[in-house]
Amino acid sequence: MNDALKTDPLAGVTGDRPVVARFCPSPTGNPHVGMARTALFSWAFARHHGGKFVFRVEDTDQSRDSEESYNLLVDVMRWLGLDWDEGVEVGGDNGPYRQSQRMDIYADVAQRLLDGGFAYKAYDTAEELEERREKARAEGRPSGYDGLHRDLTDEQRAAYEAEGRQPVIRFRMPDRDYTFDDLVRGPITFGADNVQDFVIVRANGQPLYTLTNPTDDALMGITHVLRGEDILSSTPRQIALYEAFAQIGVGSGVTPRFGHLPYVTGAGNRKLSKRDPESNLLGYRDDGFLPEGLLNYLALLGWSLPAVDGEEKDVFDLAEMVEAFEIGRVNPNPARFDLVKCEAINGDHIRRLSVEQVTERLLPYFQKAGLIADPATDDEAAVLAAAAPLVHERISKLTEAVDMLRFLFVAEDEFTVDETDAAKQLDEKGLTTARAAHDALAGLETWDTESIEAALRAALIDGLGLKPRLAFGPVRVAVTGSRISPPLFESLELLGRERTLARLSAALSS
RNA sequence: GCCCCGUUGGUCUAGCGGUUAUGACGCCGCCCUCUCAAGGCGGAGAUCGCCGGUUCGAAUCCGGUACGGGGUACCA
Repeated sequence: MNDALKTDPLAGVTGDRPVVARFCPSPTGNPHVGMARTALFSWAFARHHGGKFVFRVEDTDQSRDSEESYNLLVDVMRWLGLDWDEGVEVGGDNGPYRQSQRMDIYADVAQRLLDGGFAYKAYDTAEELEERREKARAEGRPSGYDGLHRDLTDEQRAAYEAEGRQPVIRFRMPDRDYTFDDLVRGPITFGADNVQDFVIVRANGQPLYTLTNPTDDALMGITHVLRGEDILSSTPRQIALYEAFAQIGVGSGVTPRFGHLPYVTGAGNRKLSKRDPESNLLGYRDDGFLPEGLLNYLALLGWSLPAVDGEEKDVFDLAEMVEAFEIGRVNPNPARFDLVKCEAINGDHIRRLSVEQVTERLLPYFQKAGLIADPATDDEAAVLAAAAPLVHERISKLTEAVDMLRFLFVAEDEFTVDETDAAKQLDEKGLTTARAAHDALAGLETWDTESIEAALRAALIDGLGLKPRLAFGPVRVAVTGSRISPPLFESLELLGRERTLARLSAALSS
């Protein structure tokens, strides 16, 4: 966290070229929140520096990747509003942007690394490797590849092939230490003894992430790599690969800067896994989170807006984040995802919306719940528009509005009253109150909020001598079905005289 | 085992050698009030993982150590 140790993020790599950052998930399973935060920080970094943002998909593992997951990824990026200048679906000069469509490129790069002596074929079997690994570990040595096949002669290779062994291709790590200046952590050094030769192409000819990721970053002109700390320890390998690329003419010859973002953890201290329901990004959309609310909360996990005049501000939108985002301010320590705070921040964002905007955002949730037709009728749209202000500041997720306003949209024969609430509020006294309310409202000439309030106050508070909370409780439960509801008089106006009186009558006769 | 990263109230976070250690979420109380929220006010809650060192002075700098996390794959 000592920024003095960290150099300018733009130093060394850009020159007069613009910043190019990227997000490159692999399409396995549901997109999760840690992924979204990585995307957000990379995106904000690119935008802050006026650079480009590339969205690439790393689908090189056929056994784990799926088309469905790919579609989800695109869908969620669009929902979040993290737009990309180059990448899947939108194209660009350095495509294609799905690694499964770039296999010929990797084969070519691997061959050139082989030809240049930067990589070699290794014929060890899995069993042999395992045995040597165990031994090294037992002796307290690092357990990576021991380099046994580093310098095989032609005869030795021929002999292995005669046995029918298929070689992997391994990258030859230069025998030296690697130090790089991490954008969020400062200088980090890996000793030569601890970074071994690694596989870049499988025995079956498929390239691995270890090759495809740096190859694409080099070819796509990526200047800044922001990613999870889980791959911090593979950074020296990638730097070595870049140095080889410079010599065989892959990419521009410049090594990007790296920044490793901390984990987002769940309960306990475990990294939030794809299987945790809390990590499912699209679940947040279904639950009624606003993309700007979720993103704001995610930004807070490891980053904060600098205080202005001693004032700290933690509710902000993407534009404000872009304006202020500095990678050097990102916290290197992991942060726990707190759903309750996420909801609170989301509520703040809902309240920032205009009534028109909330209404618009609410509509699909009512349609999904089957309360409003798709497309909405003029009448439904009008009721929703009139009701939205009643719940606007009462909800922290859009779906909460659906529950609060259900009584307005539900078909009359499907209207139900919460049993517990009815038991508490519609006892003998409550029914007396409800009857008085019914009679007062039945004779009302003008059906609007003011008249309704005046009539009920006159009948229940002045007439029956009740305290306000005792007076309105039974009416609320009978008419909205719950002890908790939007403001009562406004609700009754929207419900209309007929339905209001019918529900009060129903309560009296049950 | 070996390598790397991290450690400030329950959670997130400010802090960059001198502060009564910042703010947010949550929690408690009060105000407002037709319920629930929102809003306002106030409160509890941190000897800054631990031990040494440097310094007149350390949450801040240095060295150890403990604990947590990650890596150590023909996953990414």
